Amino acid sequence: MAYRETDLVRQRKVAQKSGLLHTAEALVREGGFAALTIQAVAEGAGIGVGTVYRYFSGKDELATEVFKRATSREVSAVREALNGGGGPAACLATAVEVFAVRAFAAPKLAWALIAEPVDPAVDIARLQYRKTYTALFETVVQNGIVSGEFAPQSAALSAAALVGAMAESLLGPLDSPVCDADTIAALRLFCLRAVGARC
Amino acid sequence: MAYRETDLVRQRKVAQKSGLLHTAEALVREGGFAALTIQAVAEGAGIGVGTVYRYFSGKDELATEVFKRATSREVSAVREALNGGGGPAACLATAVEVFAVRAFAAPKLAWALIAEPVDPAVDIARLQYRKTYTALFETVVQNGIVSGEFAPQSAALSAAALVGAMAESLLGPLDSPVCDADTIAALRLFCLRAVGARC
DNA sequence: TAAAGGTGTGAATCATGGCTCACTTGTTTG
DNA sequence: CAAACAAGTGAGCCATGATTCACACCTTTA
Repeated sequence: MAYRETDLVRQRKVAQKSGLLHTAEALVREGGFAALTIQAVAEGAGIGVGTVYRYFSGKDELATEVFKRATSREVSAVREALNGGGGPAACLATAVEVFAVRAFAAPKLAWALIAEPVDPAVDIARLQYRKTYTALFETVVQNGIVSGEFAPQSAALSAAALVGAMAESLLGPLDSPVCDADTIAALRLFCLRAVGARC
Repeated sequence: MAYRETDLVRQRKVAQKSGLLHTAEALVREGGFAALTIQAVAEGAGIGVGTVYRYFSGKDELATEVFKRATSREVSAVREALNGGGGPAACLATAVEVFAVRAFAAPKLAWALIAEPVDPAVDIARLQYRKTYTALFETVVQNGIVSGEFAPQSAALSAAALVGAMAESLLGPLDSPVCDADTIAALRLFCLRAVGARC
């Protein structure tokens, strides 16, 4: 017997994988998932193409992981806003604000996560992430209905519609990299009216 | 001199091109734009691959034309609803209904037009078509604001948000090919509340 | 019918980008 | 150090599907 993986090696591997994900996300942040090629990741990380395959089974896995990482950060931020203090209306307003501000802060990434044409594997992850968002909003809408702050409605459908409204209405404004306060305010009002929040 | 295109030939060419578009749309209706290959179109029309290129400069042109044709039918239907009798609220309600019912009638096509990952060329057309939809809704929202039937708001943003809400909230339900009346009713109410229509 | 000017054809070519694999280069331990 | 075992490498392979093109076959007119 002569070789066994040590902690040092293990750490190095973790760091390498993490670095690859970082490089990959930078590419997506810059040019969307279209810019995410194994070649580019390898070059960006200063390693050979084959090495990438030591850490990811294939492009799908890499792309999906990048998507999930970036997405879960966004979801967490929105979740935090929705669970923050105040009633359903206040929470919803804050969540919309957080979603929009973060999107404006990284417009290309937001576009990549929301609307860019991507591989089916990533699209499946996107479906999942939309479901997650919808579930978050569904809870708030439900709370609002119960408390009487919101109108009676199908919480599930309204939640999906809110997610769609937020995404679609930002796609245009995201083209100009300026964080547009008016747009955000208008979107907040739209969402609040949509759930029948007491003015 | 010995040859000049006659009407007969011209007619034949028009018919051939129209037939190719028909075949192509059938493929999209069946399996989305992913199923739209030059090979498949040629086979479906019973002609050679090369012949397709006598009628379209390339795949992009063919795909874009299929998209535009299908889309303009949908837009027309919605436009008609929006220009129908009644006040802004009634028009908006009808338009939402028309959009949703038509989507449920051809779910795969609706998905292809709304959300399927497609070639950039088609995506550009999609952007245009979303703008067109948004413009249609913007007019109604504006009318409603002026007439006092709707709340004061940014008509442009609300219109985009409405389009997003309609698209996103249907994507899930479209999976099951049943025209779901409850879903449509809930969506109608959501949209009316969103623009602040008088209950 | 001959000449002119199409249209139809599909095997072959190209372009793209993921992926492999025979090999080199570490790393660990006795 | 030598043996044992991974990790690193990147030129070339491969799959997919669009596109071409040299040639055969129609249509029209003088």
